Amino acid sequence: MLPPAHRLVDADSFRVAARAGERAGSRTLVVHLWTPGEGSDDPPRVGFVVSKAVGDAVTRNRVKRRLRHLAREHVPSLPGSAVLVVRALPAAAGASYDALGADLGHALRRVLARTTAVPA
RNA sequence: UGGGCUGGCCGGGCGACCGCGGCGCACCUCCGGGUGCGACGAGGAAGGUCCGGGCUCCACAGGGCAGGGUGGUGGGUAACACCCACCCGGGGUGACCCGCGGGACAGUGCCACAGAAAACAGACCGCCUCCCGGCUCCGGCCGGGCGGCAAGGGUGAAACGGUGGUGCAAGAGACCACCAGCGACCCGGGCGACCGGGUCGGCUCGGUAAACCCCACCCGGAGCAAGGUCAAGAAGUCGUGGGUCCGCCCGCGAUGCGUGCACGUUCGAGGGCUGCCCGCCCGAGUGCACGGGUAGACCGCUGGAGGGCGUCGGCAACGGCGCUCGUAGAUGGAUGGUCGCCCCCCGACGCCCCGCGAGGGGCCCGGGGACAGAACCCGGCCUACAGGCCAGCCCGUCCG
RNA sequence: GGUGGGUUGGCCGAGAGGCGAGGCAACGGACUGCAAAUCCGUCUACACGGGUUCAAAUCCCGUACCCACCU
Repeated sequence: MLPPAHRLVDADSFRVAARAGERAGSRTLVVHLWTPGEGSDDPPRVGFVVSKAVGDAVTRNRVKRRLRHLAREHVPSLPGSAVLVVRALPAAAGASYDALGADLGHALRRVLARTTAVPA
């Protein structure tokens, strides 16, 4: 599981990351990555959005838990103070743990490449 | 041995590693917290939110009307729309199952279409006596009229008791027998719903209250986002200047919610969470519309009408007593990931065993194991659900 | 978590126990040199499952889905 310090909790950060952050998607999920620049010394944080379209309560919880677990391995590779939002799509309900992991890694590599390549 | 009915129960098991949640203990701390160890950590429905209660606030929870609910009887319970037993009606060969199951002589309404007629009787076709006219093969036939009748026809969901007889011009509960149904009374049984039997009566009196309604009983309202404690007085809006990737950003000033309308400070607005009246209480600002904003910590927060065993009472639901167990409390919301062995189901290449055979069993391999995730807590109801276990009973078949 | 409301053709929407309006759209035809507009006609529905009633979109119970609200 993801340690508490790396969990994204407040609604404003979700909104900012989803609107202003870099975005990359796959069949099962979409990731938003936003780096606030200097002035913040928060650790990188990750949040999840799993809407009702994904499935019932059991399905949504399972997807969220798997994503939290998977996100653990990627935290060290995130830049400092980064805010990562992972939004699950309906296809995530039927995806295996390995497939979710592959999609997450792939999408994350793409946003990271774009963010570090343009160090505005 | 084949099929079926009912009740109760389980809802994969053992283990390893990495994580998550609150808790306990120890240590460290820059007092924000951190580290280590330990036991614990979703359900029978946690679900739908359809009922009932606890709890909290609204006055101490008041009165009347309105409104809502329940609806065979007797019990159980904190309470219920739930449960148990029984009664009545219906279904089944049977075990057993199903029923919102009070009242239609308190009153009102509705019953489309069809049909002569739809609720109180009435008469379209029709049947019969008599009279008049016409025809006649003298048997009658046709048309009209004064009356009598309701058996037969057809319509409909439903047509004013059924069958047989007496009777009559033809008929009719007009009368008779039996049957069905209604009412009154009596006897017996049962706490009761009701059941069994008998006598008499008038001969019968449609359905619908999940239509209004009447009767009996029950219900004050809101809901843990209830409610309480403590911090913070910010988020915002308007004006103005500047910047900009045209999304916004920065500085200064004003306000501390803003604007508009209405009513009002004891001659009292308004409020006290569905409406009206009364009563009581609070009361200086309030109501409405538009625009803006909806944020932090802690308490409530888990020990209860609780589970198990024994015993006694009771047909049972359930209750009394004794012993015993006590182990979820998150708040972007804790159970996930990986793996081993076993169990169950499915598939199939191959191999082995049993059998004359149809086929059965085993090993290896692959896939699968339902419905579904606590959010204040209980008691029910309803709905979803792979597979399986236990007990009792019914019907059929075979053998003895 | 809690509290209310809704579901009628492809779309919007009336209906309050016996016949389900109307409009837009679609299709066919008429008109036109071709279209538009107009006119005529056609098609398609009571969310699902039970119950009450002679009869249910309507009344009652359950299920599914959708929407709004809470400070």
